[in-house]
Formats: sequence, structure tokens, C-alpha cells
Amino acid sequence: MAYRPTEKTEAHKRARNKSLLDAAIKVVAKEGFQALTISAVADEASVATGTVYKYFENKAHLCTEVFRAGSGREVEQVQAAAFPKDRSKSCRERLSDAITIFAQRALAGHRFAYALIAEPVDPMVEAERLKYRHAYAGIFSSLIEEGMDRQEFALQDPVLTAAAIVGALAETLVGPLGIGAPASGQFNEQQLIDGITTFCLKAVQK
Amino acid sequence: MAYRPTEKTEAHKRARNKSLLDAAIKVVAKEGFQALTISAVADEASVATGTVYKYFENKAHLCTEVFRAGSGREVEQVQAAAFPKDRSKSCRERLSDAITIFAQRALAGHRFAYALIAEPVDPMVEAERLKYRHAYAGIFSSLIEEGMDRQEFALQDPVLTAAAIVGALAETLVGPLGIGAPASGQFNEQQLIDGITTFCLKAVQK
DNA sequence: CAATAAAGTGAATATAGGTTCATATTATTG
DNA sequence: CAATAATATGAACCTATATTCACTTTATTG
Repeated sequence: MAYRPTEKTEAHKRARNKSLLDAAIKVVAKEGFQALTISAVADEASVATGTVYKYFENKAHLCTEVFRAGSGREVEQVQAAAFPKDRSKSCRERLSDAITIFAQRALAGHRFAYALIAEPVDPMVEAERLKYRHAYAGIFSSLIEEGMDRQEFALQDPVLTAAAIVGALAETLVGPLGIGAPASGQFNEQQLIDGITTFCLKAVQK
Repeated sequence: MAYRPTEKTEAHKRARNKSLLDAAIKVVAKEGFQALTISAVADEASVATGTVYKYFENKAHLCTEVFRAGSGREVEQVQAAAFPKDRSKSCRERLSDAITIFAQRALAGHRFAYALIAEPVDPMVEAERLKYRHAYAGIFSSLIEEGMDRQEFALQDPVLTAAAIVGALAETLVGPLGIGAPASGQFNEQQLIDGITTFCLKAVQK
């Protein structure tokens, strides 16, 4: 007997796992999923390609993690806006806040947000994106349900409406976020956000 | 001097071009863009792979044609619903008709419609899809503009609203159309269409 | 240090599918 | 039929990455 993983090595393992994930996110943020190759990640993290496979089973898993990490914080923010601690706000107000947060963060995040929301990616990554969108739809759906209970919103299928809102958000943001699109500030960001918010609010209202 | 293309050969050329395009559409309708390979098309049309390249410069061009052919009829139908000869209908009514037609045809077309609207595809094909969605957005945008002029609709950015509608349509139809989704009839198709229509109409209304 | 196990390496391998091209076939006309 | 040109063929080629694996390096403990 002569070897056993110790806390130090475990820590190193965790650190490297994180550094690989960070590297992957950095690649996507800089050049999109199009540039997310195993060797690009390896280079960015200054390790060999084989090392990546010691930490991620395969590319699909790596993509999943990038989405999870990238969207995790985003989804959290939207969730927080939709269901704040302070329970005094109306559902209408909260829906508006949630949409605004989503759009603002997407517009601020630029390349990375575009990659998550709309960059043409290969089918494996696209499958991950569908899950990511689903998480948003869940938030909106719950909020709409509550709004119906409180009779703030018209009676409707909350799942359908939630999907429609996510679709509307994604599609309207594709243009402004797309490659070659005017940089943030070139167009009136506030106007865009107001437009989307108004569109969605009117749609759910009584 | 001893050879010159004749009407007969030209006709054959046109026929073969069509048969290749039909083959490509058939492949997509059956198994999606995922299965659209040059050799699949060649097999389906009973020609050699090289022959495909006599008629289509490369795969991207072939994809473009599949989208054009596949969506051409769809876009036409929506256009016809949005701008009918009979000018007596209100914009509201026409918008409702256009949305209904879009959804109905997508739901009826099933696999092919799913492929056009939402199937995860590789970036080359996705780029074509964006153009296709743009065509729809153009129709809705014009209609909304007219509706504002006639004071049927609230003042709004017609381009933004049109994008939102296209996004809402695509996203809400993805689920029902997706692979493994219940076959048409399993869910209440009419209810779905009504839901989307209501959502969009309320959103544009004064 | 010796023994052992894990982590790291990166060249080699595997695959898939788009694209090419030398060759064969077919059509047209004098 | 001979000459010519267009069309068709499909095996071979190319490219781009994901993935593997024999080997090296590093960490741990008696």
C-alpha cells in the first residue's frame, strides 16, 4: 500500500475541473460555440487534449456543463425577479421585471448570451439549449399561474404562454445580439426592452 | 461541329434537377436535416453522388433550395392570409388568419415542418432558417403597420412585434412538433392554435 | 527510496461526410 | 459511323475533430 488521494490532490482536481470549465466558457464567450473544440479548451487551459477527457466524459458533457454554468446564474436572476422575497409586487410588475432582467443581461453579455440563446450550433449543443429554454419557461409558467389565481391575468394555458414569451424574447434578441449587429448602445436598448415587455404584458393581461 | 444541347436534353436536365430536389425534401421530411447527406440524396434519386454536384454547387446550396422550396409554399399561404384579395377583413382578423394558417400547416406537415422550424441542425442549415423566419417576420411587420395606420392596433415597433410573433409561434410549436411528441390529434390542436392566436392578438391590440 | 496509483501527455487513430476527378456513358449532328 | 460535347459514375481523397492509449510525470506512503 502506498498511495491514497489526499485533500490536497482533491483540491487540485476541483481546481483543474473549474479551470477547464472556465476555459471552455472563455472560448465560447470570445468566439462562440463554433470555436468550442476540445483542443481549443485544452490550449486555453494550458493542458493536453487527453487531460480534458480526464475531467469530462466527452464533448457533449462539456457542452452541458458550459450551458449549466452559463445559464445557471442567468436563470437564477430571472427567478429572483419573478419571485422576489418582497411579496408586495404584483404579478404584472414581477413579469415585467423578469423580462427586463432577461433582456438586459442578454444584451450586456453579448457574445456569450448570443451563444446561449441563438448562435447556430450543432445539434448536440442545440439539444442543451432546449433544456435551458425550458428552465425559463418554467419560471414564466409559475408566475402566470399565480397571476391567474390572483386574477391579474386572463385565464390561459400558462405553459403555452410561457413558451410564447421565451420564444418572443429569444427571437427579438437574436437580431441585436447577432454577429455584425450594432454594438450595445448603437441602438436604443431601453426602447427594445420596453417594446418586448409591453408586448408580453399585453398578451397575458385580462 | 457535332453536338448541341437540344430541347430534349434541356428538359431532362430540368427534370433531374427537380428529382434531386424532391429527393432531398423527401429525405428531410422522413428523417430531418440530420439525415440530409449528399449520398442520401443521391440514393433517394438513384444517381451517383457526383451527379448531385452537377446540379448543386455544394451542400449549402442544396440546403438553401430545400428551404426555399419547402418554405416557399408556406410563406405564400401566410402571405395570402395576411393580405387577401378581399379587402373587407380587418387587420385583426387577417393577423388571426395568418397565424392560424402558419400553425395549422406546421402541425399538419409534422416532420418536415419541424425540420424547417425547429429541428436542431448544423450551423449552415441554421443560417438558412434565419432567412426563412425573416420572410415571415416581413409579412407580419407589414400587416402590423397597416393595422396601426387603421388604428386597429396600438402604436408599436412593427419589426419588433413581428419578430416576437415569429418567435412565439416557433417556440410554442416546437413541443407539439418535436420528435417523440404526441401525434397530431393526441393533443387538442385547435386549443393550441387558439391559444397562440389569442396571445398574439392581445399583444398587438390597442 | 521503492512501490503504487493517479494525473497528464500528445501523437496516433477513427470516423464521417463533403468534394473531386479520371473514366464511362449517352446524346447530337454531319 | 465518327467526332464532339455534355452528363453520369463512384471510388478515392480531403479535412476536421473527437477520442484513445501507451507512455511519462507527479503525488503519496511505508
